[in-house]
Amino acid sequence: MAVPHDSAPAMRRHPTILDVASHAGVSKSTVSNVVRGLPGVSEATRRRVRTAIRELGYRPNVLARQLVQQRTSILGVVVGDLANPFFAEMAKSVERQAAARGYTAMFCNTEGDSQSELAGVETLLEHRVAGIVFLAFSGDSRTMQETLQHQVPAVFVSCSAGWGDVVSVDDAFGGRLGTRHLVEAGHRRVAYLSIPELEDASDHARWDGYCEALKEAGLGPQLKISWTPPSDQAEIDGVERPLLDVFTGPGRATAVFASNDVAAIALQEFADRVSLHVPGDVSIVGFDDVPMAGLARIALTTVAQPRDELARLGIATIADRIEGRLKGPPKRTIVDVNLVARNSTAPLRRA
Amino acid sequence: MAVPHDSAPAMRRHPTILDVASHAGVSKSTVSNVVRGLPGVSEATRRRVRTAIRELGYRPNVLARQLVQQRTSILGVVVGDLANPFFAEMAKSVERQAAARGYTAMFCNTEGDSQSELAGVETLLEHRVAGIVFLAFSGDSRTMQETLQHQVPAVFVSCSAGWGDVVSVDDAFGGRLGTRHLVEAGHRRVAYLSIPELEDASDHARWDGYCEALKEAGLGPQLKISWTPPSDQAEIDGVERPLLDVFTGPGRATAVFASNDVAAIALQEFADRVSLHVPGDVSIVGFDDVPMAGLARIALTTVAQPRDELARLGIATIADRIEGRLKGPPKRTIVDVNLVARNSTAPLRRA
DNA sequence: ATGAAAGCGCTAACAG
DNA sequence: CTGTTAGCGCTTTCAT
Repeated sequence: MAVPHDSAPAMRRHPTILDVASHAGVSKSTVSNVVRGLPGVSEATRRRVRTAIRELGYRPNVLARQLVQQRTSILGVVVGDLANPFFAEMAKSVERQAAARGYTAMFCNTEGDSQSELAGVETLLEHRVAGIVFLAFSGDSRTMQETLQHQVPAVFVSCSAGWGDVVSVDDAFGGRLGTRHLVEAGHRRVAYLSIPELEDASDHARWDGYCEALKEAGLGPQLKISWTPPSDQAEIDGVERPLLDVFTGPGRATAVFASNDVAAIALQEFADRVSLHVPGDVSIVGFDDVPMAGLARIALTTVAQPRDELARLGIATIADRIEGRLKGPPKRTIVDVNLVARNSTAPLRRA
Repeated sequence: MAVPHDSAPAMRRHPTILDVASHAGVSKSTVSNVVRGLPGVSEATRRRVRTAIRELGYRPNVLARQLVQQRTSILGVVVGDLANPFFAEMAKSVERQAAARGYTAMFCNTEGDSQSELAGVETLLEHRVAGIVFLAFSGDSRTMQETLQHQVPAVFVSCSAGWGDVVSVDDAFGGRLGTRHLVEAGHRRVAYLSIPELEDASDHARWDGYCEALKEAGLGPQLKISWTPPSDQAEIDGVERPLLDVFTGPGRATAVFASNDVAAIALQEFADRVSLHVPGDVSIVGFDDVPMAGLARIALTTVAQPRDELARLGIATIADRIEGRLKGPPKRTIVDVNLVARNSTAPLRRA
C-alpha cells in the first residue's frame, strides 16, 4: 500500500469555482451553469469545464450555494433515543427516504429530555434546515411552538403535537387493540406500563385507548405503572413501590399493556429474573413491533407500526410542504396498526 | 390551545444581523460581537442588543458564519447500519461526545454498500464537514483514500483503514479471545460466521484472530460461513450450501465464533428454529456485546467492545486533529476488549 | 453562448 | 468602545 510519508496530512484548500474557471479559461458563471447542468453551454466548453473540475478535484460548496439560495437541503430529524430499536429503524428509513428526495438528514438525539430537545432544535434552526422531522416529541409544546412557528415546516411522525403536520398511527386505537386482545383472552386486571423518559402525546393516546378498552369490557379500575428499567421499584398508580407488587397478592394484574416494545421486553426480562412466567403468570403486549420482538426467544405480542410507510409519508409530507406543493392548515395522515400475536400472551388460566 | 387560524404557515424571513443592528441602533459588528460574547462592549449596548435579538427572534445563520470562517462545526459520521444495535449505540455515543465539544453530527447510513458509502462521503464533503468519523468502512480503500486524502481529517472508530487515525479494539486479539474460549471448553471444530454485507477490515482481523487461536490449539482446518439471515443457505468455505449442514454429519462444528452479535443472535434464532440446542448442540460466541445480548433469554457469550470509550477517544482524536492540537502521521489508539461469558457457550459434551 | 456585477449573512481586520 | 470595509463561494439577473 505504501502510504506516502507526508507526516502532516497537509489539508489543502478546497478549489473554488474561480479556480475551475481560470483553469478552463472561462468565467465563473459558465462553470456554475455547467455544474448545475443548465442548457445553453456549448458542448465544447462544457467538456473543458468538466475536465478542469476533475483535474482540480473541485466540489461545489453547498454552504455558499445555500447561503445565496436562501434555503438548504438539510432536514433536521429529532429522535427520542437512537439506541431504542424502534427509533433506530425509523431513523434509518427516514434517512433513506430523505436521501431519495435529495435531502440530507441531520439527527438530533434528545434522550427524551425536553431541555436537549429544545437545544437540538435550536441548533437545527441555526443551520437553517429546510424542515424538521420529529420522531418523538416530548417537549414543552408551548415553547417549542414559539420557537418553531413560522420558522420552518415541521412534521411529526409517529408522534403528534396538534400544530404541524402529523403522520402517525391511531395510537388510541392501537392502545384499544392491544388491551382488547388481553381482555378477550380473559384477563380482568390489566395494567398499563410506560417508560417515563419516553412519554409523549403518543403515550397519552395509547393510555386513552387502554382506558377505553377497559371501559368497553366493563373492567376497571385502570392501573398505571411508570417504570425505569432495570429498577425493582416503579411508580404504581402514582406511588413508588416494588414492581413485583403488581403481580402478587389478591388484586394482582395478570396482564400488562406496555406503551412500547422496549418497555415490554424489559418487563419480560424482569419477569424472567423473578421467576414470573410469561405468559403463564402474566401476559404482555407491546407496541411498535421492533425486529427483536420477532425473535423466537422473545416472541412478543405487539401492536405493529408500519415503519417504512410512516417514514415515506412523513418525508413526502414535509417535502411537499417545503417545496410549496402543500399549503394550508396542518394535515393529519393516519395509517393502520395491526396486532401481531406471538407467545407473550395467553388466555388467563383460572385459579 | 386555540391555534390561530393562519391557514398558510406563512414562514417569515429570518431576521438578519442587520435587522438586529438597526433595531438596536448599533452597527452590525457590535451585534456580532455581542452574539459571539466578545469583550469590549459596554454593558448598556450589550443589553440593548440582547433585547433586540429576543424581540426579533434572531438566530445567527451558521451557514454564513461558516462560509466566512472557512470551517464548519459539522462532523460527518459514516454508519454501516443504523438498525444494527451496535451501530445505534455507537451513533448515540458519538453524537453525544460530538455535541459536548460543540460539533453537530451528520449521519450517513451506508448499508455496507461501498457505492452509497462513497456517495455519502461525497455529500459530507460538499457540506464541508470539519471531519469524518467512520464507524464502519467497507469501501474501496483506494477510491476513498483519493477522495478523502488531503481534504478533511478522518478517524476510524471500531474499524480501520491503514491511513487516517484509528481508535479501535484489537480485533485480532478479540477474535483469538472468543475462539480460545470455545477451544478451552473442549470444542475441536469451531466455525467462523460473518454477515457479508457488513464485512470490513475489522472482520478480517477477527478472522485472523480466529485462525491464530485454532493454530495455537493445534486445531484445523478453519471453517468459514458467510450467511445472510434469515436464509437457510449460506456460503460455507466458499460454496453455497444449507446452513444446517455445518452442524450435522461426522465433521460437524460444535461451536461458532461470530464476527458480531447480530450474526450470533441470528444464528441462535436459526438454531432455535431447527431445534438445535444452544449451547447443548452448538456453542456460540459473538462480538460487540450489544444490550440485547445481555437479556436473560438471549444470554450471548460475547467479546465486549467498550463503546463509550471508543466514541470518546474517537471524537477526542478527530477534534484534536481538526483543531490542530494533533499533527503528524496517523495515530492508532487501541482499547481493551474483554470476554463476557453467558449461557450461549458450554463445555463440549463428549459423544 | 458567455461574462460582469451584485449580493446572500456573516466575520475579521482596521479605523475612528 | 463602536463603525467601516472587504471578502467567504456561490447563484442570478443583466449585458454583451
